Amino acid sequence: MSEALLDIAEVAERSGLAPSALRFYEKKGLIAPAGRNGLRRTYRPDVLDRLALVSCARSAGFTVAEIGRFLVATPGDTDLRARMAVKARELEEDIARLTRMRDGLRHAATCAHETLVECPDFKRAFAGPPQPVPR
Amino acid sequence: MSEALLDIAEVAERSGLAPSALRFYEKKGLIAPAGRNGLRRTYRPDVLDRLALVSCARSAGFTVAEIGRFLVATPGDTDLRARMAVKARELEEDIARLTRMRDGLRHAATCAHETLVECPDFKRAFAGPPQPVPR
DNA sequence: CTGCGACTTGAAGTGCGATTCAAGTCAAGG
DNA sequence: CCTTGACTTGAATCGCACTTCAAGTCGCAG
Repeated sequence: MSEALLDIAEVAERSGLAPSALRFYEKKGLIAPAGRNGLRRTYRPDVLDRLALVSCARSAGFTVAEIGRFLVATPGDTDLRARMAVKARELEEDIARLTRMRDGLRHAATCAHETLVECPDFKRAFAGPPQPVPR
Repeated sequence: MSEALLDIAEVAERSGLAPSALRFYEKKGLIAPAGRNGLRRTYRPDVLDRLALVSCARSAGFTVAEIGRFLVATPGDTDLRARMAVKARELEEDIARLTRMRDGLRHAATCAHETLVECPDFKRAFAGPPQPVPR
């Protein structure tokens, strides 16, 4: 009846992450096993929620270190909340850029210029404000 | 009067990229100098457009190798056009994810749960489809 | 001609996010 | 008890996008 715990292989499979990645995240403080079964890490099922969050944040461009900081955030941490607001604004810009990029690509898939660089429509999609290329 | 050409330092400054990055891009086939002044590369001004395009694409998550392929695309390259369409679709997903992330962050900046992971609103923002985390 | 300083080169180094590897440990089954 | 096979570990390696470095080369002012 105490089979509430998942072992690492199960978590890996369900989360879509490699076991090595789980150990990597653990080292970085993003997750922690509930205990061990012999040498094997065992996790509470809610680690899956956490991992979904991590994956999403990763794919949104956050570093593992940043995510670690977010995960320990408390309501009193105004400093971190400010950083989050900043991040939200950055995401806003990213979204705008990606949207332009998507439109440009869509057009490129059908336009008839010799090379993309010669296509004025395509160029327009990218001649935005001089971005310093963060990432 | 033939001062239409910019030298590498000028291009670096105007594009916001390091000279080393320009040389790197050259090695990867993304840009080419118009000529040399002694050892110094000189560029036609339109290299700046190209670099803006490169920077934008980079920040949209394309690898330098991909960008190189896009830049030499011709209308007949249906294969590449298909890849572009695929990319456009991927961007669509990225945009959706980033949008959720942004909303989650905005909420997080003001909600009052002990840790973010405990905030149901925040969780909801990320409990999307099990993303395999490309990037 | 000489020296300065800004460029040139290829090779090595950096940071991030993992993955891969060799060697070790464990529980369970024969 | 001994094998099997899935896990464990830390260390090494990888890929990407650059940056940094040592050593060399150039144009030009003096």
